[in-house]
Amino acid sequence: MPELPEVEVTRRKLSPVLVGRTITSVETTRKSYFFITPPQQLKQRLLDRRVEALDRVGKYLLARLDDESTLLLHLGMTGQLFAAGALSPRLLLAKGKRALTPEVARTFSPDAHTHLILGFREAGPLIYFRDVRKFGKVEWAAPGSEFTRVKKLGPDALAATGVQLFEAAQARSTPVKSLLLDQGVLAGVGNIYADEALFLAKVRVDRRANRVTRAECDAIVRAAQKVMRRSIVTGGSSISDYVQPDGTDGGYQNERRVYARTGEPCKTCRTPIERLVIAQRSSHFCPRCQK
DNA sequence: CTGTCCCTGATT
DNA sequence: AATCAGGGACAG
Repeated sequence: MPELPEVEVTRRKLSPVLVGRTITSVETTRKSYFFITPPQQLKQRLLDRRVEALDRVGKYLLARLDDESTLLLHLGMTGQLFAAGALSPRLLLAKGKRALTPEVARTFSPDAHTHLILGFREAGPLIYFRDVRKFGKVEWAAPGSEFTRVKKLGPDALAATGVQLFEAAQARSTPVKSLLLDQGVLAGVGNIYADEALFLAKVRVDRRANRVTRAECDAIVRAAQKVMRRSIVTGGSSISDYVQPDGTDGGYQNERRVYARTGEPCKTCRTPIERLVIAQRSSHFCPRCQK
């Protein structure tokens, strides 16, 4: 699912085809809670706006527009952003949940799950936002006004420090895994990278946050940054629906050590990886390597 | 703080 | 036909 690395890969690949172009067409599906800003209003706000920059904060993408307003995009669980031509007569979904092959992506055509399509004045591909489960978000904010959901975020996980995690941990007796998933603590960490970071830091997912030492907090944040930086290089994790904007899979799913490896041998000690449900999320860990 | 809900496709 | 997966807002 899209977490910080996947959103960052998306940002990097989308920026060159989005920034500097002027929006001249906006197509949407019907009003739904996917559109925090209703489609009708969205069209009105976006039309004739030039995109000045594409930023990322946590798992949010923020497109800065030339009238100082901002378009927020969140990929939720199954969100996919594509940059592609609009030539294909039909959408060819590859088998199962594997999303789109590169050939298909280059000639992407919308299906019922494609909720937003942006067209531009300048030459180049269209932008497609597809999201099967509609846990993603599209929201527009007027110049000077901030997004409530963005304001609530803690430091971006790539810039955070062990001290910040340690301080947040003191007040909590919840499992450290829950703490890592809290976007108000470290923005951008999700289920995959929380498990991977805790494995590298050798801390069990169910350890109470206030029982995690200062040194371990340092190790956890360093580990999170290490796995996320590596994931960005490989194009992110294509475990459920995530694909890069050109339709190709990322590569980090092949490097994960614990996530969705229940019962498989630990890469370090061969002990079977175990699974626990914490905060309604599956959590994976090595019972021997992690204390 | 925990539980519920949104949604749809895959799995049981 | 019922259950599961899960990010995040919200209610309790």
